[in-house]
Amino acid sequence: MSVRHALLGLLSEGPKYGLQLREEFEATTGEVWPLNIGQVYTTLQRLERDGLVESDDHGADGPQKGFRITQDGTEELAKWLSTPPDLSLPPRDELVIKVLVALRLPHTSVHDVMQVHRRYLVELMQQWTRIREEAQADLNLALVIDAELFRLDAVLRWLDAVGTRLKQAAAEPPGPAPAALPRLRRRVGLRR
Amino acid sequence: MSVRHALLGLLSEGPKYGLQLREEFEATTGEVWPLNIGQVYTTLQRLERDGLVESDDHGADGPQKGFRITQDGTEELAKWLSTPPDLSLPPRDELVIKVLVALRLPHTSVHDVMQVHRRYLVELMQQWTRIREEAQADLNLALVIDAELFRLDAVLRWLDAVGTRLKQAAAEPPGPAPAALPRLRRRVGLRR
DNA sequence: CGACACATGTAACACGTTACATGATTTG
DNA sequence: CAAATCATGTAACGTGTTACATGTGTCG
Repeated sequence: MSVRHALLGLLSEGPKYGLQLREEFEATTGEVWPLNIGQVYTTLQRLERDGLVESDDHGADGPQKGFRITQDGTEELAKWLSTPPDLSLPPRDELVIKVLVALRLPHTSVHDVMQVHRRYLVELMQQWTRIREEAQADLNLALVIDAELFRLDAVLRWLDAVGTRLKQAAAEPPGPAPAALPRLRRRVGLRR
Repeated sequence: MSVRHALLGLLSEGPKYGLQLREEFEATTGEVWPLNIGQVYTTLQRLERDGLVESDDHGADGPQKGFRITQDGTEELAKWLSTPPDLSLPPRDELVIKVLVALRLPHTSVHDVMQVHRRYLVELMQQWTRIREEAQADLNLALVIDAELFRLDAVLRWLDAVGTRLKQAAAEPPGPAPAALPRLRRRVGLRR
């Protein structure tokens, strides 16, 4: 839902048209996150359908089709900004799934999988760090790269933690077996 | 693409059917990541269409429809395990977008937005920590929660970093203006 | 004019979710 | 038998991607 609301946010500054929205979106995200132009138009259609946005049905002046945010749109935007998304069931993480699957399969080497990914992550972090240094002037870019670097760093730390846990598990006796817990459905409830 | 390959991984242990795959997927992810059963069937259809999996077209014995992994499927699985995903353009992050949009809009308070999210993140981390303590026995669950806690921690750190950067930017003179950089398309290239 | 950039769209597909429909098997 | 559970599917929708089609305006 980020694109939808981001467009709403940009439109809250004043009327804009499709390509312009894409330009401004990419500009405010340091041009790290490209935005598909097709998605802009379909998203605008849905926003209009939902009454969060109005268009000036090709107001004769030029090919551009302007969009205005509505009252409902303004309210929706404010709600989005002030309400954290529901993270009570966390998003599936591809690397985590990979490692868990590899752990299940006796013939595959979890360490190899982890090694390859670790190396890749370190290289990526170096590249992002370099880009950030080369353009200290751009605040937005710095913020986006910060986020990505923290994220990658967290993945690296997790890989380390996996190594530790595996060593622990190997050291201990086979353990009393996971005991087939009573299939409790885990969910983190939290009023937002 | 995680579900697709995860199912492939489970099938590499031997033939299985739909509901069973869902059970085992949820079991290996500590039951933190529920898996929609409808998605299991459509994914199996696509896997079969792509020749990564074969079915025993309702082998008469009971309602269950067994699936076997093929040679192509085995190779695809090995490739998936040993190849890091393309992160050279990082995934869009909803909170980052929120903050960047809020920064653009003069009438909204970035600090409020950050405050609300920060509080929510701290509470979530406490809940996950509690759950992890209550079930130290379950290795898979611990690993999944580890990943989520590292991820949430990274978000918190990013929020702190934003605060720091904003203070810096406010302290400095308006700056030489972002200078409308020559619209360079950023992309991190990295042989995988 | 012809090429190029600007601008708007549509089609097809992948993946994910929710909801509903339909059988088969077990069990009270 | 009736109800619950197991098991497989389908339909509709949202979001995102790639690719293609179609106009319009400008400029060499």
